[in-house]
Amino acid sequence: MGKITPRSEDFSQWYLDVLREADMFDYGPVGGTIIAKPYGWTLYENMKDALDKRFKDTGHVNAQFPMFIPQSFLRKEASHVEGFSPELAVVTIGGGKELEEPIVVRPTSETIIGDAYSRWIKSYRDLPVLINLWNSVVRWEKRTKPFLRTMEFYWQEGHTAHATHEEAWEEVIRMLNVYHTHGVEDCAMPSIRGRKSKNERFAGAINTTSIEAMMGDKKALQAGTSHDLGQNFAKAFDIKYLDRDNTEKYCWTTSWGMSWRFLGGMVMVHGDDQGLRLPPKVAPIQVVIVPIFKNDTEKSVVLPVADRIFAQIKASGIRVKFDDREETPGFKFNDWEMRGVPVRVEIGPKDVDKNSVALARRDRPGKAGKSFVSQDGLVEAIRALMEEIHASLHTQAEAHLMGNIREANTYAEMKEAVQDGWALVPLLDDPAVDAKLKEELQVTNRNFPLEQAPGEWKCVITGETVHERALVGKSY
RNA sequence: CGGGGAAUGGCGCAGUCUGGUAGCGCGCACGGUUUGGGACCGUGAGGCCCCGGGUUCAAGUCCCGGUUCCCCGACCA
Repeated sequence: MGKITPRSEDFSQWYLDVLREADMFDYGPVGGTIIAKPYGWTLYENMKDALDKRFKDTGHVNAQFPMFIPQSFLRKEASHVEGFSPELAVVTIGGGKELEEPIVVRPTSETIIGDAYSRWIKSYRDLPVLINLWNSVVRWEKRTKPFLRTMEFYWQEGHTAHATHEEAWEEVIRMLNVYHTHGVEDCAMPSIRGRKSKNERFAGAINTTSIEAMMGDKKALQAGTSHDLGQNFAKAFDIKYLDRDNTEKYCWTTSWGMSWRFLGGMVMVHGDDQGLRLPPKVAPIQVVIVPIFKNDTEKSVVLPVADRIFAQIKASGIRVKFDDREETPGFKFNDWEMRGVPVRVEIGPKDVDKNSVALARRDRPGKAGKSFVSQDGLVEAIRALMEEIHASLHTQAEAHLMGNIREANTYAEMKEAVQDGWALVPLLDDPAVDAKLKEELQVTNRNFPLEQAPGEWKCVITGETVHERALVGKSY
């Protein structure tokens, strides 16, 4: 069995070790690509299903668009093409012949969506259009890291069209909130909602919002984004509708996305030196049963009881696994802890005698997380424990996030704060300010939090009067 | 894309300086003893030593070119 580098020793190495030991991924043969192995993909699927339900609950429907986009489409929106050109994969040969027009492998779908919407939308009665895509996109990244930044990555991208800017902006915020809630309620992962600086905007957007999560090493991870595209794409692709007043108007569009990067974020937020710690709601295996016996006599006593308990838990809809491998119990305990299974049920001869089981909770590793409970009402006890684990993971992550944000009102205070966490600091929304932060402190403006106390401050870089503060820190 | 490190059985590594029959630990298979926190003994299987070229009687080892991964930086919804 391999070893996991301690988190405190080398966080990057720890992250890779955890992913490897949990059997979540392998490298692909082309640089920067990864294979999501069953355990990793199932985790992604569970996150996807939870998020998809939230999309449906807010009135969205799914569709699928081609991965091939005519190169000319990208050129229609000036800042969009400028932003994405350097990282495009382009197909120039098809069927053995040079193509007349190169085809781009989608880096994101705003353009091909814009083209379709221009044909689909005719009247104000057609609005709003609320479509989401689950797909993968390709960006030729120079520096990759499993799940956090890969050349091809799996994600969802929502694309909506609205009659008014007010409606579009409401949608932008609604979906940002969906991401935030998905993080908190499904993944026990807190984040800060905010508006990105002009410099950090999506190529082609008039406004970008994000949720920013804090990883175990206190670096920031942009975990989801929601964009107000204004009428930029509507004008570039001629997305118009005839309004009640019989005049043609351009639509207001939005787009929003969250990728499997969020999975990597979850690992980096919840994991510990033993390996993964998964939130019960998305864990591929929620409960594992480890039977314990010394000989055939004990085995014949233990197995029927363990089987019965397994059947009960399974019937309740909980994702449960029976570990009947021929390994020692100690090995299995460590193995499942590495894989982050939230709840472990141990059943041995003593438990059969006492009508009990040992319940071990992963959020408290080792013997500290063990307790003995009755076999009667076990399913209910497990449900309650999973709720508790979710809450405890969230509480720990929230304390880590909030405890490592420090208010700073001067450059010196900011410099001090970002050495070990984030700073909440008065900052002018100006690309020159962002550039200075990057150059001098190797930090970025993560976002201007939407929820913040009103006030008046002096920008710590320019000295100009500002009315909001920004979160600043090192990031992935 | 710049700087640094690395690539040897599934995983982690030694061997490279000084060329001469490919090694260790873990894992894997089989047998036995074990089993409530990573068991032990025995037997065995498994190698284009990253790829291509060169030097040499002889290359894992030396030379040239390339690829991939990791770390730092630039870039990056």
